[in-house]
Amino acid sequence: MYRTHTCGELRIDNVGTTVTLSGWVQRIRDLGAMTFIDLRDRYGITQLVVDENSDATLSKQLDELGREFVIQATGEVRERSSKNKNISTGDIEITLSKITVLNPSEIPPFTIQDDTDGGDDIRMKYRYLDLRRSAVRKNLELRAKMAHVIRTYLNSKDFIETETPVLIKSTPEGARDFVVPSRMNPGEFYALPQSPQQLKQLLMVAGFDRYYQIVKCFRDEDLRADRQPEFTQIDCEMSFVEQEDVLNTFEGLTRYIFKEVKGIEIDNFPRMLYSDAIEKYGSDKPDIRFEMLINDISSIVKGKDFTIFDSAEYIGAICAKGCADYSRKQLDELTNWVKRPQIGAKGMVYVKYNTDGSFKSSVDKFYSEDDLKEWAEKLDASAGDLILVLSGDKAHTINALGELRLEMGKRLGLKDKNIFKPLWVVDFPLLEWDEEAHRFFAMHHPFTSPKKEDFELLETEPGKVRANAYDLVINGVEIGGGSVRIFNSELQSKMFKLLGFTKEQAEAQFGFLMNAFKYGAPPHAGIAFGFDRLVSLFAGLDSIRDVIAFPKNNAGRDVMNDSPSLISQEQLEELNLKLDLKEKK
RNA sequence: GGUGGCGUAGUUCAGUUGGUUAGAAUAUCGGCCUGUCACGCCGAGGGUCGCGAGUUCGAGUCUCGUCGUCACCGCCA
Repeated sequence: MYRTHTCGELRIDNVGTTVTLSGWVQRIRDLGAMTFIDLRDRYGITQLVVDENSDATLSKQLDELGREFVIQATGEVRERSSKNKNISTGDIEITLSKITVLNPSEIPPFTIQDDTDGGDDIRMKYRYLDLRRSAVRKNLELRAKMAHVIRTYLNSKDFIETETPVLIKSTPEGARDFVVPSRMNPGEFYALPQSPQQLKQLLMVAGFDRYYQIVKCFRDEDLRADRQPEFTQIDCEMSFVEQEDVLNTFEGLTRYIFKEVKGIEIDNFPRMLYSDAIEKYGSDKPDIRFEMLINDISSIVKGKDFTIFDSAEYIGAICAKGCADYSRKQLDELTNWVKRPQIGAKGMVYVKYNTDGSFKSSVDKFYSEDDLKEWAEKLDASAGDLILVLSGDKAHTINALGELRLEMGKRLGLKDKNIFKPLWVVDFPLLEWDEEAHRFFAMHHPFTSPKKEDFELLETEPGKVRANAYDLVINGVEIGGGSVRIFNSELQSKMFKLLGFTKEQAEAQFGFLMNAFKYGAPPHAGIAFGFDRLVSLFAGLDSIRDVIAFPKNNAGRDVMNDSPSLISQEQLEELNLKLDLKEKK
């Protein structure tokens, strides 16, 4: 038997008993005649002691010990004479009678403790050592707990957890597919699912009624802090439901997770129209922890000979509370911030509403105090506030204002990670025009149903058609999205036509789905949550890497096992593949 | 595909205007130490300044290229 207890469970009540623990040597403190060892496992740390009363051979054994050795230690539990209130086992220690090295360790490349000295690179290369640190382990424990809570809720609501295949058919819409060559079918490829979308719809045709799956999905696109090439979704679909049923069910799930995992009760989630989200927040994933709404001030600023505004399609502003004392230097820095290529504003106009009630702006030459006062009223600004104005074409300017709003929210400390403000964004556009491809693309996916009242626009102004599509957004993070699906093969054909598919193409790509719809498809709708994002949000982290056991780096590489990697000529031949790599410069 | 930051001891970093032998902390090793828990004290070892080219009497420092890494834009139904 390797252990009678874990390193996290012994308490004062255990004093006097003889126990055996196994774990890793966290640290050795040699005080000369006595030595302390911190023994660690995933449950905690227990202090071991060897003093002058101990066996002489024991002291000798201690000389051989080093950090991260795996040892088995037997001894008697006793009360500490000086206690440590910072750890749960701090009242007791083990007087060693026997120690066995189960496995020695080389000196680790970074120190394995909460305040590690290791940077990201080296911790990723030795991720298995990084995972020994409680800070990292706790993120994965949180993930496991959340998955458990989610299953409990969905099971209680009669959802059937169903696995769908990972080797599926490649589809042209959406993200790039990861593909897998088939040895038995030379020249042909499977794709890894970007989401089990069509499969779960087929489960609805099969009458499964309520399906869910916590499932890996794959997209061969560039990475970000919140995007990995393989990630996990809570994928769901329901039959005989309308949009409202889906929103209520998954609002219920989200609230249940908050309650069970964080002990937080959250009010009903507000609903916001997509068009309002864009107009007021400059984003389809608004962070509603703070206001600072975007205001269209085009109508009141034009006609004063300020040509930049007069020639702009759109002039918008936000009001930063209490920032009128910003220095010239701070304003210049902010101006440079919005002019960076990532934001792309041409410039920025500011208006200081000084605490004494006067105004000072960068456009005093064109606007009187009364003019500026009108701006302030429009923005609901008070003395002491700072108004920031951007202008240009509408789409870009609103987007830039949205970014500026988030930046100011950050600078003003309005993005409290302990506050959670979920909302539903609804009525997304059905289609998106792509200038390069010169055709419409489905904004969500091609199976999303248009709103009934917009049916007629499908023929006349497809770009204006709204969809029965919705997103769950929490603190400016897109947590999930879904839609009411098309379940009528005629309407589905119409959609494919609108997206520029010929009948033959649609048949080749999605024929199995359209065929299934001929045999009694029930009305259905669904949603998928980004599980990694949800966990990182709960953990207060900005990167989903921290809640994934073995994540990939910026370039999609796993630096621990150095993949992806070349495969042998034999493997290539078996797969009937010939590489024709473009020469690297 | 693009923009920006970073790359110096095992690790995290400092390194002034381009100038003598590249430093600190931590880790490691050795010595001392009976209540530590970030133990303390004394000492030692440890460097291809990512790589390559260039400018210069002289480059960790400047220039160009390249590789790695991070953040972002494009991309992500």
